[in-house]
Amino acid sequence: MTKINDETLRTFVGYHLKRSFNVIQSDLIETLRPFDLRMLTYSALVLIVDNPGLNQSRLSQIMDIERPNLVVIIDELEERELITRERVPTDRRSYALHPTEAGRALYRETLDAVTRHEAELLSGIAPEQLEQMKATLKLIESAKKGQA
Amino acid sequence: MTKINDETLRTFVGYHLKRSFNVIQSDLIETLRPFDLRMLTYSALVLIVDNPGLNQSRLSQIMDIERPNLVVIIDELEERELITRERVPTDRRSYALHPTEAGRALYRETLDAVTRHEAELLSGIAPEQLEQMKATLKLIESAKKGQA
DNA sequence: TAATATTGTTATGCATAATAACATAAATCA
DNA sequence: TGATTTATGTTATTATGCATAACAATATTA
Repeated sequence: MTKINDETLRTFVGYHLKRSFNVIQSDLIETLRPFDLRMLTYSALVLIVDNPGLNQSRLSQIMDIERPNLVVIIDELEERELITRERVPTDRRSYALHPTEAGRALYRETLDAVTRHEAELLSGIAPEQLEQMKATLKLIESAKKGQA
Repeated sequence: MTKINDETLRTFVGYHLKRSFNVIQSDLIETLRPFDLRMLTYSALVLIVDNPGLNQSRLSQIMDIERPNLVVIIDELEERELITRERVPTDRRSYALHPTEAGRALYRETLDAVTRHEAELLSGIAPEQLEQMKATLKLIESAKKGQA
């Protein structure tokens, strides 16, 4: 079984990012499965609990997805009565998103589970090394084109 | 315009990975567009040029995708005459994948373009910092469950 | 007031990814 | 050897993620 050479792709930061993200993503999907949440529904729930009252437009911005794609996510969370859409009197186009008590409870449960799973997955790596990496990743984030 | 709080998600390495990968991915998609390549067709082409003769099973393993999903990718590269599928006499189930001269030429062109684009995107970050990050990302990769 | 912009929505398409089922061929084993 | 199991490539199907166009209702602006 000859070993495959991926040294060319290894010169790219993006290749490393993709492969390592795959590992974390697989773990996260498994962690969220018992709660019947996907990555995006989970992210949305967390952001709504932490920012009660925000609207869909703002949420789609921070989540880096297009508004149309957020609609179905919000639909699902609302259907499951984890959040509510409330008309804003001062701007009747938009909805203020609020978590329900069930939403806050699920938030607490899942936050605990996700935190523990990621910590376990990365337990072999020094915390300072991870913090250093997060800082570098933030730099990459802010290298985004079309934003000063 | 109140700033949205994503501090909870910021505690997760996965969140940082996802967001920074999005930035690099957008850039890569734009870079590859003129060559009519997608990320997966590009990765496959590079790996075939660098590992001539490998079969689809091995390639799907290194690319971390399922064999069925590789089929259409190989179909496309073959259709465009960038690679060939050649029957292996010693194992008539599998195909040996080889680049054509056109495939090698496109490889050179795109490698140059992709390298320059990523370098430009990340030009504000110290090279040593990026190398350090790659090392950490490799550790995360090897933390994958179900592999000793 | 008229023109423009924003919010949420529907519809649609493309890309990525996972699974089941299958034909062909190879390897194993009894 | 022959029977069973395994590996390779394939088709079909499905779910998910992500982008764009078009639109109604409402706000903003000129």
